[in-house]
Amino acid sequence: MAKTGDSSRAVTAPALSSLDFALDRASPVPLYYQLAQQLEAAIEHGVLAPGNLLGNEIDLSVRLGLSRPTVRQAIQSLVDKGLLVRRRGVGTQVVHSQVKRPLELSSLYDDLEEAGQGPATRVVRNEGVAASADVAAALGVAEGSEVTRLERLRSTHGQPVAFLCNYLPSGLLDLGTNRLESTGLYRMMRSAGITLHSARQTIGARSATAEEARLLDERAGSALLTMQRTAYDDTGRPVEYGTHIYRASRYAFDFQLLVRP
Amino acid sequence: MAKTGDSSRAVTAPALSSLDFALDRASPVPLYYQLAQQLEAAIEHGVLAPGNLLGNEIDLSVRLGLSRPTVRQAIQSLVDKGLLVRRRGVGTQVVHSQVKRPLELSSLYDDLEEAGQGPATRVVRNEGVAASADVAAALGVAEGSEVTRLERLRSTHGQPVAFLCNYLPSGLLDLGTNRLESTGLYRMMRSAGITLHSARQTIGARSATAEEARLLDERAGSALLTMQRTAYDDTGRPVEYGTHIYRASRYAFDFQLLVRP
DNA sequence: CAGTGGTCTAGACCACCGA
DNA sequence: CGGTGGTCTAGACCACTGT
Repeated sequence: MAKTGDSSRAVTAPALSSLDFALDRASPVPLYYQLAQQLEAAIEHGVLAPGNLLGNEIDLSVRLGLSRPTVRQAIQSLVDKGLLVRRRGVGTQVVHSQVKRPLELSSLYDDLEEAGQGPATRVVRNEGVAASADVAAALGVAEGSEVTRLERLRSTHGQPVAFLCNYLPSGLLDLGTNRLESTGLYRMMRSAGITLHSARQTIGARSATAEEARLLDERAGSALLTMQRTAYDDTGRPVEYGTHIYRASRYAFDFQLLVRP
Repeated sequence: MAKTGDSSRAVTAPALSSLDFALDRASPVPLYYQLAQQLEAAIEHGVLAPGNLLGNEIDLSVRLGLSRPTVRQAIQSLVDKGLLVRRRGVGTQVVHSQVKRPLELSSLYDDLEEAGQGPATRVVRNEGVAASADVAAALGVAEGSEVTRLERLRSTHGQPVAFLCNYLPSGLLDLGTNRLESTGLYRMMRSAGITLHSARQTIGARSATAEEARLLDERAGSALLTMQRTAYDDTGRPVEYGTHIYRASRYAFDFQLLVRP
């Protein structure tokens, strides 16, 4: 049955009172997080439909046997994710969303997480080099000091898609070529205890040079997507600088932006 | 051995004790927000240098005459912005960052906020049309229903930079062509009470057609950056769908990603 | 007006880190 | 071990929304 037909005034009260949330106080998982996950699941599965009101926080906290701040913390995390909207004097309701699925970032994941997953990646170069001026500036090291250069060619379905050139601080990671081809840079960093936190990206386009065209099996002069990125860990230290080129005919960046002013 | 965070040996205690934060309880601005702004300013001006510890939350709250949760809320907002890092058992320190300046998004702002600011924008078309299938899907309206189509040509220094084609739900905004050329779409939405919340973007590239080349004063076949975006307000309602093309020789997307897993 | 979220307080116990 | 942030509680008052 489905639906609140009127998109304007969907002030519907949910069947939330009948929803049973299973909170385990013995679990090491924080209560607010358990609640947030179960709320998110309810939204995901349509138990809470777009526009549904959540019911006030006081009642909710009483019903769940939690304090109001704890309930608020759970709700706030979903508001931050863009799944819920709060309005003073009105209530908290599920967002009117077409796109609740791809709420997570990002082309950072596209590239780092998927690296070596589905697509095949061939390591072309993996060596120590002296940092050039731009690399040194991006990684915050002295010009001429040693950094690791990594060049990879990524393909899907037997067709080249991108050429990735990355620079990493020397000694940051143990970059086994075999693992790189099967595991991906991102996972290797994560398992080395490096938590990625932010990245600065520039995305542009240009025509392929003859050499680039040869590498990527394109015609010279065809359009390429270019991306430069510096990635930082959770302490703000640069951990990776990369210059990537993509065949525009086979690749595009697709991501979600959250605006929080 | 990959050793992490040796460069963060700066366990220095800051001159924070001497920092005087001016909190105005009579102000309508929340206390946690006042504190966050002043902390951010201190980081910005280098009073708190990267790596500096902030001092524990309890002391801070006592010194400021605030409760700990309030102080935590202020700190958390800066952690979310990527300016601070918390570590259990260690403390809160200023991030080791090269890039604390451009922490905000995004190409959404690039385009919507700056529209009509520095660069000149000429409105080529501003009319109601019947929604095609892709537009209808993006805006969540019925195919064939009326939407507003807006075509603009943006230039800087007398040179065209981008051609922007946008679709908006009919009646959402009063789109005066004059205001559009001087004020920008984003500001017009904001002053109409629409709060942008998120956007889904696809960025790609391709070669310019003859027509596009003529519009943008490029040669046919030169590389173009393309962007499609659907923007949503804070209730999750689609408020704008756009197809933009940019001269790759004069424009690139530049933005910061925050990873929050 | 009554009801909502927004903010704030003053405590508490726990988990983790470094010495 | 002591100190830190992480979590949680049980209240309180205010600002805003709708009727």
